[in-house]
Formats: sequence, structure tokens, C-alpha cells
Amino acid sequence: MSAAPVPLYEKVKHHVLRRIRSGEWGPGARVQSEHELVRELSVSRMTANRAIRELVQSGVLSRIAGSGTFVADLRSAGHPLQIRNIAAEIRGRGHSHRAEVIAVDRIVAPADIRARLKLRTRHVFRSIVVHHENDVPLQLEERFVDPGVAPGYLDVDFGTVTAHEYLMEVAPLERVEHVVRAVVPVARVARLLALGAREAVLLIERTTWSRGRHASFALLHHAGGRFALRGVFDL
Amino acid sequence: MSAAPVPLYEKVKHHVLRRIRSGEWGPGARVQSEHELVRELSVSRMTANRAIRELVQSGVLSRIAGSGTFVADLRSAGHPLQIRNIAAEIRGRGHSHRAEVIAVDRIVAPADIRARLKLRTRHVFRSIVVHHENDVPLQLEERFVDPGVAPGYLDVDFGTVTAHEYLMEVAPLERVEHVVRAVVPVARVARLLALGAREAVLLIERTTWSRGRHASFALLHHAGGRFALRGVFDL
DNA sequence: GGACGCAACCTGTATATACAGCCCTGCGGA
DNA sequence: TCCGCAGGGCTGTATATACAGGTTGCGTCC
Repeated sequence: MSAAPVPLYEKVKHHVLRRIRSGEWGPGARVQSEHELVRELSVSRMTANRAIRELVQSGVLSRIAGSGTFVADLRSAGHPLQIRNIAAEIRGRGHSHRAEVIAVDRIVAPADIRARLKLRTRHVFRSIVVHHENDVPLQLEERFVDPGVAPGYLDVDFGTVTAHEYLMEVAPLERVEHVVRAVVPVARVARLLALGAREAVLLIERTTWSRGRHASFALLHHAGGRFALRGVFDL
Repeated sequence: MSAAPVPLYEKVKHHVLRRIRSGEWGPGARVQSEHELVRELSVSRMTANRAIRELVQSGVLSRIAGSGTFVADLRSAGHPLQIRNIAAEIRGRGHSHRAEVIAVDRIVAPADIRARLKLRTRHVFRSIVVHHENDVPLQLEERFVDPGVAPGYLDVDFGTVTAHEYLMEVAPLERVEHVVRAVVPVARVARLLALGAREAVLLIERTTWSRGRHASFALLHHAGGRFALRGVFDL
């Protein structure tokens, strides 16, 4: 039988991630020191060091030399490069993700949506979902989909599958445009994201194209104090 | 004088990067094996391994176990959220750009700036500039620079040269990190950007590294209603 | 001449060890 | 009581060493 093709340092990473995911260690919590990992898991310090170093690199942990290693708090997300699937991003940080479905329906398309998607029909599919990270609302996703591109859209359970994942499956993604801006939220958005009084919203407008046609338009509202886009370029 | 706080593995990375940048090694070319690096640079194999591994991680190289290490053909589809020189961006739109210099001075570094730049000195250079597009304020740029990296910073005329341009010239840029978030502006920022009552600010925190050290930290405030980041990917 | 097998070289991982530098706490002296 | 300093713990880096497993090419045997 294959002994264990999983490298030891990967096991150490999972060991740490599991405890973060379970909620045992929340943001800001202190993580075991390298020496403690060495004793607990019977690995060498170099191996523990590599595991922790890679978790730091991926943004899950942060370290302070001489002091300790800590669970990174929410707010720096992944590369702008891949404004990624929000669920994957949250899970990648070792946190729990929950999608709260506000609405999934077929509505008469507002004029601006009609124009953006160059709709040929009077109606459009719409979904409104709030994504929670560790039960704190992080993103309000309001999405409009051309019915001709994804006829089965209304039957999807968005509690378990993200709209992005579903669309990727039924319609080959050809092009994505993101526009990022800062706005002051309207009351409805502030309520759904449980925003404080003086909190702004980072709004990403995402338009996707499939098979040469506009496929969907999404408004992704993020709580200003709890979300940031992060990108690193090494030259 | 500080001896050389640059880690050895960083030097090895530079050794390899230099030869790639110079064109000596083009895409697909074979890179020295770890053993060759060991002999050539008199470092341990673990050190060479870490250097190469990190270059693989960042997409510069690719490895095939048992075969060798090669320069990756990077057609890295252009980073979607390009955060460009603001002056170039404005002029690229065919509009007039004017830089209003609010302050260029040497101040005692606030604690958070000290920490971010890992300053070894008590003071830091600071510049505050407002960039106008057609005489409408678009970006408030507050920048902190390590005096050791750019000793001549205070003598630059930021009315004609952007801080970014100057730094690019005197210090080879190695790494850039951007964090993008939405905030509600404090009064000073609102005034300098001539913001309306219910206007948010898109804040970009840009940290740059040069020669293995933190070089500068900049807060780029953008009027929410007048600025957006845009990125397109074609797949 | 062709196929097989082995040796040389490569990456990947793992360990033990060492030293430097930073941070914080607690103890002792003023 | 308060200040300063020493020590212990932590991260960061560097080295020597070892073994496993993939790849390639050369040489030998059939």
C-alpha cells in the first residue's frame, strides 16, 4: 500500500488549519510555537517552520519575531488577480462559510441591468445571497443572470453551491470584468451586512461573458471594516 | 553601517533573477541545479532549495522532479487590477494632471509606520500630495519613505515627478503589496479631496520593498464617486 | 540493431544542530 | 514604588546530512 505520499509539513499545516476551522482558534489567537509543534507532533523544527511559513505566506497566519504566531484576522483577501469564489476564499483562511439566501427569483429587468447585459428578454434571473465568515456577514451578492445562458439558475440551491460555481459549470467563462469602488451603503445593504454607522462598502461589479454573450452581472458588497483586497507582486 | 541583514536565500534568489532579467536565461531555459548553486555560491543545499522553491512559488521558475529547474514562460495574463501611476493614468485619459504638494518633510515616525516599514531610524520622510484631474482632486497620496533607501527624497520636486517615479529610479523595486479597502474619510481627507457629504473613500495601501528592505508605505485615498479600479481577464 | 537495465543526477522531504536578534516578563536594586 | 536589566522563549536563518523517488542517457546483453 502506498505508505503516505502526503508530506509531513502538509500534515502539520492541516493540523493547524483544522484547529482554526473548528473555531478553537479565532482571529488574533495565539498559535502553537514551533517548539510546541515539535513536541506535540514529533517533527523537526525545520518541518514545523516550513509548515508555518507557508501558512503565513498564504495569509492564514501572521508572525512576529520574538513574540509568536497568530491567526490572521479577516480582512486581507486573496490576489485581486483572482477575485475568487468567496466561499473558497473564506475556507482557505480556515474559517467557516455560510450562505444565507435572501432571494432567488425571476424579475422584470431594470433598465440599467437590461443595458449592461444587453438582454434580449424582458425578464432576468436574480439571486441575492449573504455570505458569512464565522457567522459574520462579509459579502452581499446580488446577481443578475441572462436566462438564455443558464436556464436552470432558479433551481440551484445557493446555500450549498455559489452562483459563480454554478455558472462556471453550465457556461464556459470567457471573460470577466471587475470594477472596484468605494460607496456609502444604502440602508438595505447596511442592514444585510450588519454595518456600523460610519462604515463604507467596497463594491465590486463583476460582469462575465460566455460564448460571446454577456452572461451575468453581479454586485458584490463587502463590509469596509471586514474586507480588503490584497495583491502581492514579486518582481 | 548595517552589515548585511539580507538573508542568504534572498541573495541566491537575486543571483538567479538577475540572470533571467538580463536575458541570459530566456523562458524554458534550464536553470542551475541546486548542487551547482551550492558549489557556485558556497551555500548549503537547503538554502539553495528554499531560494528556488520560493521562485517557483512566485511563478518565475518551474521544476520537474528528477529532471531540472526551468525558467517559466510567464505569459502571466497581466494582473487584472493594475494599480498604475496616477499621473500616467490621468494623462492616458487625455486629461490634465496637476500635483499639489501639501507637505514634504522629515518627521518622527508614528508607531504604526515604524512597524510597517520596520524602520531602524527614529525619523521617516513623508510627502503629502493631492493629484488633480482637470483640476478636480482625485487622489490624496500620503507616503512614508525609509530615509536609508532614498536619502535625496526631500529634494525632489513632486510637482513634476511622482514619488513612485522617483523611487523606481533610485531604488530597484522588488516587491509591491497592495491592500484595497473602503473607508469613511476623516475630516482632513474629506477636505483635501473636496468630498461630498455621503461619499466614501477607496483606500489603497501600497507597501514597496527594495534590496530586501521595506522601502516605502503609501496611503492612496481616492474619492469614491470619482475613482474606480478596473480589471479585465480574457480566458 | 534493438531492448532492457543500471548508474548518475535531479528534485523532494526530513532531521539535528547552531546562532542571532527580537520581545516580554519578572526580579532586584535604587 | 518605580525603573532597568537579565533571562527565557520565540522567530529567522544557515548548515551538514540522509534517504526516497523520478528522469535520462549510456552501455551491455540478447
